[in-house]
Amino acid sequence: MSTEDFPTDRPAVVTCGLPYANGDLHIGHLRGYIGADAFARALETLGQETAYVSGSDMHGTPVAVNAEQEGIDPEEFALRWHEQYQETFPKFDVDFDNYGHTHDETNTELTQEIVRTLDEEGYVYEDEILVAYDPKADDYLPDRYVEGTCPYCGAKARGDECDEGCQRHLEPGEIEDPRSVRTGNPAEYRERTHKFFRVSEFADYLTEFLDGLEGTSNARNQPRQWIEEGLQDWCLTRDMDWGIDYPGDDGAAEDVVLYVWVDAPIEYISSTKQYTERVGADEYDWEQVWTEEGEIVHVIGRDIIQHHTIFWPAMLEAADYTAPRAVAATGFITINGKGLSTSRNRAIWAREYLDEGFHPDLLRYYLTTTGGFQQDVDFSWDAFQEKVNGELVGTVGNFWYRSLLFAYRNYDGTPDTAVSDEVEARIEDAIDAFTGGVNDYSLRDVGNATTRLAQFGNEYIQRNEPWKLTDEEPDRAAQVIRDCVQLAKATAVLLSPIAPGKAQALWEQIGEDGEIADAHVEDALAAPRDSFDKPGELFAKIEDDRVAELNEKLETRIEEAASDDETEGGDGAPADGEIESDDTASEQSTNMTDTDDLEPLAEDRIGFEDFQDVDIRVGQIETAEGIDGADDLARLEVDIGFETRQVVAGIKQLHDLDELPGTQCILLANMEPAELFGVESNGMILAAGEEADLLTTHGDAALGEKIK
RNA sequence: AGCGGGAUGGGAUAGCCAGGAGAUUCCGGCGGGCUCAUAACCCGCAGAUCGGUAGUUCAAAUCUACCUCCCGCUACCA
Repeated sequence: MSTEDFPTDRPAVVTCGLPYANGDLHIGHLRGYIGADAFARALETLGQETAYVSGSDMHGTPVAVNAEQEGIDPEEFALRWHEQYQETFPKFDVDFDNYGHTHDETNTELTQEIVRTLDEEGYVYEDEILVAYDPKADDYLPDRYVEGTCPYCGAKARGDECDEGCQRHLEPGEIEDPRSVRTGNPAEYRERTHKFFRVSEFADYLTEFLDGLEGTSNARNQPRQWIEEGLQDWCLTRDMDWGIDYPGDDGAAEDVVLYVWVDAPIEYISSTKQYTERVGADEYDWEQVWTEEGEIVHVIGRDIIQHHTIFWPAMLEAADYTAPRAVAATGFITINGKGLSTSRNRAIWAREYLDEGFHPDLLRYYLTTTGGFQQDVDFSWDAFQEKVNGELVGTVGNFWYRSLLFAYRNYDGTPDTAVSDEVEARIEDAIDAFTGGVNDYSLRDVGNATTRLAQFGNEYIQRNEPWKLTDEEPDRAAQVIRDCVQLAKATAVLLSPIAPGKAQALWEQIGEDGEIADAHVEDALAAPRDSFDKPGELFAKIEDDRVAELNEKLETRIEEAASDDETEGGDGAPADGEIESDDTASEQSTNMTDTDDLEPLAEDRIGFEDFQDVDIRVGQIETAEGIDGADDLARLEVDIGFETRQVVAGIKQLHDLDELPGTQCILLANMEPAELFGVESNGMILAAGEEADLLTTHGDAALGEKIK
């Protein structure tokens, strides 16, 4: 690790969080893989020796559980996803120098070697812990095989983390009221011997490590709090058989494997090693990077900061490997302002994007330059269109095309004169901005450096009006166009990390040989070829009706997923494949009407008898008071003629409780009693919508009168 | 309520971490220009208490405290 600016003379390795071999890739995943890819390419453009590696994460209970449900071997299950990922990445120009997986031989061996080192160095101890066990099925239940209640916040939680509540990582045995995910049986705890890593000993080291860590601020700040709260030792093993065996025979028993988060990050090293094995240590030396000096940059999602800033650096330090230089944690992606949800099919799937026929560079540009790296970024087809049409088509593409076309028509290529000082200086500024962006881990800055340069190009050509000069002042015209060709070349070089395909196309248009991916920033200033062929337009506008169509497809799909959810009892599986778009498109499809926000009307009709089962009465609120600790809930006493009922209602925020007593209300009287926040509720007050607009009577209905 | 992220001209965003002239860029609006270019591009304008309050400071969008509101996930949707 060093703090010297990029490029340094040490090799760098860029990684992205390992895709978990358990489902389809969507735009949220892509943000990380594309971001890391663009960052790695940008480093190379700066002249930094760089490897970009990753691999599929094959182990862990979700893979085992899902494989079991499909009745196939976990390895087969995970490999299937692994292969699909490998096919998908190139389609987005995500170009790994090596892409392995955690179950391969390299990773298995290296993981065992590293764990053995931890053990030998005295960082591992054994302890007896309680493990959930399903007595009926004679089955131990690690991690997500068990679910129950979070001991910290009381939310429903999975065995290894409180995914729906406080997001805490849970150690085995912590979860309360455990039940088996497989059988639903209540689980009991049994004593088992497991291996623990003394993470707690690394508090000081980690504090210092974080002080020097580059990347995004969230990756530095969050772990500091965890350290202050006190680090717990980390359980390295699990009672299951899908995973990597704990090294050695003495072993902590049969049926124990390493926790998936032990071998997963080690894949970063393994994958680098495989790269060296393929190209030779002369070309790229994994040992130098990982055991001597190298610039290690981890690009991850912000949900796995803990693993990369606590467990992982502690392991590296304990096993005497190089510490990461940077951890850059991306924010999440939202779709049309709402959270991406795979179970509700509110997502843009990788395959879907490709099926729509869009060039990968458009998405690459959007994802890397919209919002900061650690910011959550919203995706909408409208914003996508705006970004593409405005910046890629209008600014960059237009500048490229008008410059080159003019040059081709009048000079058969580049005019024979030197670049002007002004333009040269402007390109140098852009290179500085590009370099600064890389060093700040800001791809947006990197992208903007290019767009602004193209913007300058448009302004420059406009200001100098070469079309007026060709006859009267041929020398000046030649100068201007010479400058523009240089600017086109420079923008292509600087844009190549983000839009490698389009940059390559421009590279070819101006007659350059080889790959623009091999170009360095200095090539932005190198003289262009004397002649080139007639250029073409590299970016096409996205038309409005196309966007309308895409919006509609998305909406339709989300609705279908929602109704599937209701009718099928909510298995939550995303509808796969393409959804037929409805031809009854109306102009309203792009504008959300008010009813779009409402719950759809129920399809199923009920009989009068069903309605008879519902006993709704007129009541009057006698008293109303807030419930301690609850935000919206109020405890009400409601007089319904026959008796006064205690009811809990979520209306506190919307109503002044002092004004409620005396108000008539409508009460569903034969609701099953329920307990909320320790308060029994004996009925349900009717109210409309999110605002909890209270229903009442407007005539002289008596208390206890039935609603019919 | 918990965790996380926000609150900047009509909309979307930058700047804040390393405080210093009332503030970026994009879209939209208005006016103008140009015609090489994909109705593209260029120029000008439109006037916003940088969420609120109180501090620190010679100086705060930028630091501190408190508050309000918004978004995501989750929750208490009876």
